[in-house]
Amino acid sequence: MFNEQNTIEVRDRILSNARELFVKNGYNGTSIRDIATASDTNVAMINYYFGSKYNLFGQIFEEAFNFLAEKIFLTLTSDRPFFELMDIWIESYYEILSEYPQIPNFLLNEVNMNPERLVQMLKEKDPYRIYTTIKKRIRNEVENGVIKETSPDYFLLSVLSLGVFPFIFTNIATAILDISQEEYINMLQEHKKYISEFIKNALKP
Amino acid sequence: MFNEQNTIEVRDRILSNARELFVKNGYNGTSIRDIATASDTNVAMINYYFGSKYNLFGQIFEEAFNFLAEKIFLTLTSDRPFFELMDIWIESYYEILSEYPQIPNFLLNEVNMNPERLVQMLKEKDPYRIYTTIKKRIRNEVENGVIKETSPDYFLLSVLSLGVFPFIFTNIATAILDISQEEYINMLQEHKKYISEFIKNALKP
DNA sequence: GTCTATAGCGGGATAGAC
DNA sequence: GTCTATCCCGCTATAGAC
Repeated sequence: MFNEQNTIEVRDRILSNARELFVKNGYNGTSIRDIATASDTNVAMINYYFGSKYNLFGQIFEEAFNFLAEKIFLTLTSDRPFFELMDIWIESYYEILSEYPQIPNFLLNEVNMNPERLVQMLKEKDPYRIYTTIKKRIRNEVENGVIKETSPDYFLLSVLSLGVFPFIFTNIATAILDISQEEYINMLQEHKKYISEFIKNALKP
Repeated sequence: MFNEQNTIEVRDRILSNARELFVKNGYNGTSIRDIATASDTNVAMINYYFGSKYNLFGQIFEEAFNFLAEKIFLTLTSDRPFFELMDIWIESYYEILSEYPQIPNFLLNEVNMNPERLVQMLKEKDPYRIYTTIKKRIRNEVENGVIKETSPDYFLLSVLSLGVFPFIFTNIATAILDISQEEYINMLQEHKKYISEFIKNALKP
């Protein structure tokens, strides 16, 4: 009772420091000792609150995934005009990923390690409904002459590529161009407009 | 003298098994014990020939990087017609990455772990010369009216995105679509043609 | 609810016999 | 050159004192 406030505080402190470390160094690159030290507590507490390192990670992973997925899923099923929808889609990536540029690498890394976890989480979110919705939408737009004949699957993969890859590429790009991460993210603000145009031109009937 | 043949054989056996394991499981996911077992030898031999796990990994990383970079660099500086050059560029990714779909993830993972290594390797290859060449080429094509006004940097990043991301996405895509890796790679053969068209349409004056 | 102390495992590296 | 045996380290997890 008296301790409750403090208890929650410790748990949250672990959670937020673990998030930071996992995102920065990945699962294998982060030890629970690191997390304990950063949270100003000890290994036993982490296992007390979360059962295991794997479990703690699971919570943070899910959080990151939902954060990215939610907005995208919402956008893709809205009934705005098609090209506007494309813009908002791209815009969404930049809004989210500009603030958390580590997310794609984080997700990709850990999905490669443990694909089953993602499948499980996707199943819960029923992404097939959304997938079907946007595919139908594309087919409609083709029929109405808004965009040229195109394969929905390949089109979706292309937009995903253009929207996400620049962020995955951050570390390499900043190393090659010898610029700071901030400068690169700023550059991407312009790139965003570029790919919106790029996609529109590619699809104009 | 008598052993030389055999010596080289052991060394090569370690190298090729290590490559396979590193590519499949990453640096942290691979122990020198795993490598020793797979190579039908022992840990002491690995340290005898390569000094350390880190050193062994370094050799393999450099090999993978050169393999991918060589062909791309060659393509980008050839004097073929522009759209043909784009096709060959995309084609190159698919040729190489269809056979070794793990390379992008492998590179990205390890670049995130140790950016300095990549910078060092890039410096040795003088990519700025190639970067300058292709940028000049794009500007020329714009002037000659072959393609519409476009930013070379953003254009290069877009083509890179379209060419590489589908391979990075392999594990997630196969998990979501519930198909085998082979089926997905086959799908990408069609996607390749799609993005060639996509790029051409986006750049048509 | 908190923390110390330690068990138990798997990692990389190496000394030294052959 | 080869291999066994072993060192030493850092990790996760947990038992048990407070």
